[in-house]
Amino acid sequence: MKLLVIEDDRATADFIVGGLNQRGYTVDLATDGLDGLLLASEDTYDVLIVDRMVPRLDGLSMVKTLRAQEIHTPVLFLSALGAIEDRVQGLEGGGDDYLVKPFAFAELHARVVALARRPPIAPQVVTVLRVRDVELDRVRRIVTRAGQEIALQPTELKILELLLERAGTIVTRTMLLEQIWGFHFDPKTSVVETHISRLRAKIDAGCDEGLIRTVRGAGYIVDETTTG
Amino acid sequence: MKLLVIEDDRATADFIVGGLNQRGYTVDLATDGLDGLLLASEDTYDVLIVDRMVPRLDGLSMVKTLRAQEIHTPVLFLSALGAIEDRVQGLEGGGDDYLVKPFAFAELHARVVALARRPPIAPQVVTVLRVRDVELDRVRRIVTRAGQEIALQPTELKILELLLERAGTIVTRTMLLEQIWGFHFDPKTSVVETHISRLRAKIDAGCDEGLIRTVRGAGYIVDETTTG
DNA sequence: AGGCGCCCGAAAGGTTCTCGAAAGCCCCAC
DNA sequence: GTGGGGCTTTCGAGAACCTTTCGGGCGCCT
Repeated sequence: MKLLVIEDDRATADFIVGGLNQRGYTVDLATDGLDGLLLASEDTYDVLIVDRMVPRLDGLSMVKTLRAQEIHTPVLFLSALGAIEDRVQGLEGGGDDYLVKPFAFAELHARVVALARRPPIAPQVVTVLRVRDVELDRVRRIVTRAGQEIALQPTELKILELLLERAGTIVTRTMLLEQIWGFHFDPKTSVVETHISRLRAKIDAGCDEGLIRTVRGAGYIVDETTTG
Repeated sequence: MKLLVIEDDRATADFIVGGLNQRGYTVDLATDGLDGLLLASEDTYDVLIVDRMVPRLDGLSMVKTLRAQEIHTPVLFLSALGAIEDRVQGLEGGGDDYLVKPFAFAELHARVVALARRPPIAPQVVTVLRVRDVELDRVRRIVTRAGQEIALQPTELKILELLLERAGTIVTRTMLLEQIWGFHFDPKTSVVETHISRLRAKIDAGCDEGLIRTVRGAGYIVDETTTG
């Protein structure tokens, strides 16, 4: 699950992004409306969390522009304005929910979850991913292979999660850079390979067959059945 | 679809009941908390719309009483209070959503629809939490491990309570800050770590295995079974 | 009122963990 | 055989976390 937060106030942004990170989401942050618009235009986010009042381009206009581009990512508006007019306007503008500052994180999270599981894409919340003899518990953040627990670092776990979600299909290096690191460009380094390497070392230890197969020039894939 | 509105202000009640009637709902109205409680106790409603401030029995207490009767009809709280504490309390009290007055009817309607299709969750009230060899008596405020009583500070006990309630799932630092301290921002200090440290020192004294596992970048977790 | 002790949170210092850059090797494709 | 992409390891910086200490605030007892 990938989210975009558009918020200029540092403290609020830290609070939101920190809390969501702790919950395991990949979160991008934009500190003004234009940056936010550019990022959201990629159409790769599950939910946008948008402050109504941000520099350069206000949140409502941003979302309107986005809708004009046929991008219908659900939006959760944030605002210090409690007046009714603002709330209605926000919703009419194509937004999907509204939260008035200050708010409890639990409340924000509940709204985000509600928004995220709406059509067109209905990403069913699966708590345990199972492929071959590998299990990944998304809630407890624990990975086992053949019943044996394997300790993974946060980044490694995210990579594995993505690979298992897309098991049977190729996950490109670009997808990894976007989903895991939030890079929208090629950093020209071997970050991806580094982590894939470490992940393999841990997950394949004591196994005959590697879990992650490299597809030259494309990316990586986890086959659903063993080739053996 | 059958709804119950508990609202003492005549104008607001008319507004809500009228609007819902027009949309084809069957709507009952109670003008104070006691009446509302009696009606809701029948357990025949799909959603309750409850004003926080009503005569005879306030909305929050009413819902708590209802929950104690094992009635888990979803609740939409209404309140003129925009203060965050009120919102949080409302949600913790078993309510399912919150709307601040004044509001647009469309907004209320959307929330009601959302609540109505939510599968009923029945969180039963547990007075003694038991995980592995640890017991926490919520009423007597006593903790034992392996039958041995352990003296804890109030704050430490609250933390443990939260961890045990959510045993098997991660409790994030943000959750702790909100639930224990009521912080809705990141205090950027090590309060959490400090208390976790003190709690561990007491609860793990003389034990082979630590009770509380830290999940880097996320928070803490109490596993339901020992990994040994 | 005054003294005492407990509890909490701030602060400081130490430790462990994590990540990404860099460098060199390997291996596949041509 | 050669070039380029992929793999692996190492290492340093920084983050995250742990622990202890200290002082203020509060309640309780005298």
